[in-house]
Amino acid sequence: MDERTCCAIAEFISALSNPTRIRILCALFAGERCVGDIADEVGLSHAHTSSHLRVLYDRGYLSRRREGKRVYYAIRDPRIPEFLKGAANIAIGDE
Amino acid sequence: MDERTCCAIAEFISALSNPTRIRILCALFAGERCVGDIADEVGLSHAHTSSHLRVLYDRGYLSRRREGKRVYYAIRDPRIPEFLKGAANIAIGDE
DNA sequence: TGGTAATATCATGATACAATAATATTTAAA
DNA sequence: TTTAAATATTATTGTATCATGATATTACCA
Repeated sequence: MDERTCCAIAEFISALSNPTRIRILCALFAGERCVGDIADEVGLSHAHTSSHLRVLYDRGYLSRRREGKRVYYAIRDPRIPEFLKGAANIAIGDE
Repeated sequence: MDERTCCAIAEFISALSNPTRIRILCALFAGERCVGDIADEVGLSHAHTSSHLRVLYDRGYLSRRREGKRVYYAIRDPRIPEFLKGAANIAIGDE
């Protein structure tokens, strides 16, 4: 793996390296969801939820769709849930 | 996934979320290696290499073996290379 | 066109991390 | 028992990130 690839991996992984963002992603495993619902499920303020969603959206990992007042976010790459489940196996197995 | 699991994932992933550490891990894909060799391959100072190795060792992802003056590090969990390759596919695919 | 709900942005303070350089430790060999 | 090689630690500095609260935007409805 060359340096470019390693940097790309690090950029991808660091978007997922925050427990709050992981919880947000988990809330999206079943499909698209609006900001308020995500915030309620994860137990965060709407502002905080929105800013984490922005990180994931800006890096291209989420799609966004407006419907009236609400904005629905969804995971764009179906490999991300798999990836997180794989990470969970390794992370938990080590404990 | 509950909060504990999400935190465990984040802790695991954040150990790998640095391009330098990823390069160090790549240098270990083929097997154990001493600090100086890793530093030379990755192009880092020995001190810097050593401190990154320590992060990975302290979190349990590397093993360590002394042989004379040299210390050999190796990846403990064979799923880590697979995991990084999976991350590479997702990270590169999005570009 | 106000008012309100939903979302987004901005400013801030606190914390954590990476890189560098300097120093310390460990080991082997002269 | 000095010396040098290999590795490790520490202190420092700069930068990035997270969480919070306050404010701004957007869209709908009365």
